[in-house]
Amino acid sequence: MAKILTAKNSSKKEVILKHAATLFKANSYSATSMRELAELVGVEAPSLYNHIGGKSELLQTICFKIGQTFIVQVNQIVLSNKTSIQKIEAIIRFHIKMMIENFDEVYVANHEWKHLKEPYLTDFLEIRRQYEKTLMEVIEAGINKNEIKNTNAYVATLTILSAVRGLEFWHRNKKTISKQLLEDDMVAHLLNGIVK
Amino acid sequence: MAKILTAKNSSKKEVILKHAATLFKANSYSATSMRELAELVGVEAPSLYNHIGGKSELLQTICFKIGQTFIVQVNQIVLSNKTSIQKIEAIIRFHIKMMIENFDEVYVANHEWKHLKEPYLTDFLEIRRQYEKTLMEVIEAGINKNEIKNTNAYVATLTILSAVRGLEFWHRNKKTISKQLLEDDMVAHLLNGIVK
DNA sequence: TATAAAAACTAATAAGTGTTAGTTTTGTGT
DNA sequence: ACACAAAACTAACACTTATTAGTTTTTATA
Repeated sequence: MAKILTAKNSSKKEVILKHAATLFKANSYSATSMRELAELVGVEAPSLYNHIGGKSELLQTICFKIGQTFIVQVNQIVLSNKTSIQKIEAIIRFHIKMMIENFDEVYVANHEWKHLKEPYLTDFLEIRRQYEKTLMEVIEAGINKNEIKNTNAYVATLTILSAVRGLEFWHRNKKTISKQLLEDDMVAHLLNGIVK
Repeated sequence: MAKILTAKNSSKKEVILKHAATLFKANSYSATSMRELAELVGVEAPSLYNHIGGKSELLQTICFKIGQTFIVQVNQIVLSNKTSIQKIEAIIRFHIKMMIENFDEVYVANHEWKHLKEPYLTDFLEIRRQYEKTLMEVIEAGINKNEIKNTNAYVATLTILSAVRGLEFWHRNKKTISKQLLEDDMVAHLLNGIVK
């Protein structure tokens, strides 16, 4: 019995997590009540506690799952034998892909992390810091290898990460602008600028 | 008596607004209680209501004050006789200036607007839409005048606005990177790219 | 100093919060 | 069909929320 029930259990947990991400994004973490979440899941609020530890655990799970995904993927890109420019391009495209395929979760990790409790808050910020550092080192390497202009690597990191984060706004205009156009134009803009 | 007291009243209201912006940014709107705010102001919670209409009014005031400031300034830039590129540069620099001089309020307007009540929510989104449209028209004009590469104007708008919005992260590293370096590098990046 | 308004206070309210306890229903393996 | 665990339910708790009512203190003018 154990095996099937465990599978069932974790599947229900995933359903709860998915709906939690939806609500945390739509209304923010603090303004989302367990009763709201329960209604969306189709259950009474106390029943949720048969599957999860509590509200804050939901936020932790969402944030760290996304954080891990980004860390793993960016490390893989960094260790590949691409040029610095190609690495940056790959990272930008990966961000766009994540933003499209896991919008709610990425949004929550980007916007609601500050409601994480200690020690998770500190851990999350450290992961983010590490991530930024990794991208910055790619840019620095590119500058040293003369692939990239001699600019401040931190500002370039900030600019790129902020720009791709802003893809959340694109969801409002999904219909009029294709993923491919968005991806190609944003990569071109961040790498080569817009001045003719 | 009326005049002086009115002046005093509005001054106290501004103190409350400033502290509200601080807390709304630090803890988010929903997670900020009127008791917390009162403590920061140095008063008991019910006393706040001698000066303000309620919690939601605080958010409205902050969001629309910032919205108005952006609309007015960007219109002034658009109507000036600058090239399209110069206009975009001026807009980017204005965003950076606002981010530095009114950080809390800009942050709140950017992140907490979704807790506005109707009809303020709809009004705010319309203002933002108008603002984006204005910037997009500048870019389109630049493309038509052959100053700007033939890229998708909406994606370029999105990229620029997202990048400057991300300046909030710069506040963590204020000490190591000067405002001037930040401004010049980001403008250069968004206009001319980083590829050598 | 007397007066009157402004702004502080205390007390209270109704509603909503996450979560626990205890019980009943559901569903699966033997 | 029986047994047992998983997961639903109801009821409740302890707490916090924004806000109102009513009262007292403070402040500034005349």
